[in-house]
This record gives sequence, structure tokens and C-alpha cells, in this order.
Amino acid sequence: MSVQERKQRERAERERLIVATARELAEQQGWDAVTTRRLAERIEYSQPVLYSHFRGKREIIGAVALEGATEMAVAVRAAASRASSPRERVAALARSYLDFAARNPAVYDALFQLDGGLAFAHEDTPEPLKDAFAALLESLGEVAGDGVHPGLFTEVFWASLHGLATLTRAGRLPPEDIEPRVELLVDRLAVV
Amino acid sequence: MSVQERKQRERAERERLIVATARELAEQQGWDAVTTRRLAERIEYSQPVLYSHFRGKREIIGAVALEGATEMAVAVRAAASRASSPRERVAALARSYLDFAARNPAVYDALFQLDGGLAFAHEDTPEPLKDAFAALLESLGEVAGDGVHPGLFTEVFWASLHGLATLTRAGRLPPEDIEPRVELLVDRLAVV
DNA sequence: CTCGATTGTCTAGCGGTGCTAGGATCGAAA
DNA sequence: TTTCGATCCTAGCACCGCTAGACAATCGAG
Repeated sequence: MSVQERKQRERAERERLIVATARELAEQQGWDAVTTRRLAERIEYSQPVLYSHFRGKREIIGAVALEGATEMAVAVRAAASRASSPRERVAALARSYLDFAARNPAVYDALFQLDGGLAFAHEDTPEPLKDAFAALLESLGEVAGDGVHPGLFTEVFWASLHGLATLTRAGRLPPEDIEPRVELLVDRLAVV
Repeated sequence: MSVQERKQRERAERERLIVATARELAEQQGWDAVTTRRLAERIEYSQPVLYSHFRGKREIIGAVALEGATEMAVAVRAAASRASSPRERVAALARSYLDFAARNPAVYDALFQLDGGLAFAHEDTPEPLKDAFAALLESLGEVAGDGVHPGLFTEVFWASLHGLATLTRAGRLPPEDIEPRVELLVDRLAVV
């Protein structure tokens, strides 16, 4: 049994290596540079090995996305927990969200821009994604205001953050003025 | 002279054909299906002809984007002009923006998701893009509220719309509840 | 301890991509 | 009619995601 267990362990380790390498390469040179050939070379295995772990490139993107979702949930909760008032909590959440997107552009792309083959807003949505949304909901739900469904409010606030994140990073919005944009968004949207 | 003029005219006509065909193909089957080979076949010329009009595929995407920007500006201005109050103007603008994105997903992608090699938020930004932003600014500027820069307000409102548009279309948000989301956004962000 | 079966990995290759070099063709001017 | 430049196409490059089939290493049964 021990032999099989070791093999399983090594196999799982190699899978982590693939995901970590894909992420690293994507952050360094963009997802376009993450080709199966380059990825295989970096992990020092041949291409077909990738396909023994994942159905294809999109599943690798999906794996990076799930990893990112978990980290984002952690970051957002940590930022929220450091704030004392609901107003400050929402502002801290917004800043940490945009900060995460700016610091991990490739991961953010994997999550929300690229096709990682993940289901969203369904019952079969992977747990990390649901949890990331839950992390937003925890802080945003309390400032939805009377008569506004917390889930709906969270969707709208999240969409606003997502818009700011993507438009800024794509050069569609000037990168300065991030802070006043966050202030405006929080002041207007959140009911405190 | 007449011969040269005819040739120039035909050349311009072919360029329009390329852009229109690319857009059509993208709307029908997505941008992934828009390959230089397929595009060349549809316009009944060989591949290299494309490269005598555009530097490459990204420039073709950029051309579709510019066309889309012009149309979007028209749509947004038309919707805004039909409303009587500032509040209704903003709501109409929001609906027409999201409607445009939903009805022309490929064009919207060319504008804001794909790399069309266009410069944004610079002085050398193409006129249609600046004008589309101006169309938003015209209606949104009047509800920015005291002490808030109209440009900043427009950026934030636009980003929110962009987030709703992309997350909805990518399946990240359930497609129902578009109207209540718009209502919430307008009610909270706009100062009337 | 040997030997077939299973597992794991690799080489080689398929059809596709964006893009381009170089030759053929055609029409206008001499 | 001949020349010559503009125009267009054939063919091909290097790369892509993905996979079939050969090969080697390992395992379990006799």
C-alpha cells in the first residue's frame, strides 16, 4: 500500500507544480505565453503529462482560478476584519479587492476574464467561488439598506468593483484616482 | 485620374467588407471563429489581402471596436434624449448601454475585452472612443452631485455598467434581475 | 526468479493558427 | 505591342492545443 500512496502523493505534488507553474508563467508573461509546450518544458515533463492531470488548457486555467478565489476570499475577509465600522469595512473590502486584482492580474483574468470551464451562479458552482462571493456578502450585506436584497446589492457592488478593476488594468481608465473612485463608490452605494 | 479614383474607391469598399464580415462572423460564432483564413474565404480573397489593409488581426478587431463605439454613442444619446428628467435620463442611458452590450456581444468584446491595439484615456485616443465617453458624460455629469468631478463620476458609473455587462454575459451573474440592478445603481449613484 | 500485464512517459504527428516571402498575373502607359 | 509596376495568390514558416502509438519501467502471479 505504501508504494501506491507514495505514487499518489507524487502525482498530487506534480499537479500542484503544474498549476503553480502555469500561474507563475501567466503572471510573468501573460496567459498568451502559457502554452502547453512551454508549461511542459518548465515542469520538465513532456506535453502529454499535462493531459493526464487536466482535460486541457482551460482546466488548468480553471485550477488557477479556484486557487485565486480561495486567496481572494482570505484577503477580503482579513481586510474586512481589521475595520471597525460598517462603512470602513466596505471601504477596506473594496480596496483589498482592487488590490488583489492589481497584484494578481493573471489570476484575476483566470477567474473572471478567461474561460476556465467553471460554472458560476449555479448549484454546481465550485466551493471556492461560492465562498469568495460569500466573503463579499458578509460585509456588503449589512450595508444593503432597507428593502434591498443583500444578494442583489452584493452583485451590484461586486460588478462595480469588477468594472473598475478590469477597465483600470486594461488601460481604459487612468490608473490614478483609484482612491477617490473607491470613496465615491462606497459613499454612494453603501447605506450606513 | 478616374481610374485611380475607382481603384481607391474599390479598395475602401473592400476594407469595409473586411470589417463588416469580421464583425458578422464574430457575432455569429464568436471571435475565436474569426481566423484570417475564414475571413479571407468569406470575402473571397486570399489571406495576404487582409494584411494589405490591416497590420494584423488585432487591427481588424480595433476597426470593429471603433465602429461599435460610434454606434454605442448614437444609441446612448438617443435613449437619453427620449427621457425628460435627469433621473430618467440616467436610467435610460444605463438600460441602453446594457442593451447594446447584450445585443452586440462581439462588438462589446472588441471594444473592452479584446486587444484591438487601441489607446484609451490618452490624448491620442481615437475620436469615436472619446466621443462615446463624451456621450456618457453628457447625461451622467448632471447627476454627479456637488463637489464630485463629473469625469470621475462618469468613470465610476461606466465601470459599474461595464461590470454588470461583462459579468452577466460571462455567466457570472444570473441573467434575471437586470432591471432591479439598474434601478439600484441609478438610485444610489445618481444625485437627482 | 521469471514472465506477462499494467502503468507511466515519451516521440512524433495531426489539423489548426497568425503571418509573410516570392512568384505569377494583369492592366496602364509608352 | 511591349514594358513595367501594382496587385494578388500559392506556398510555407513557426507556433498552437491535443493525441495516437511506441517504448520502458514496474508490478503481481506462477
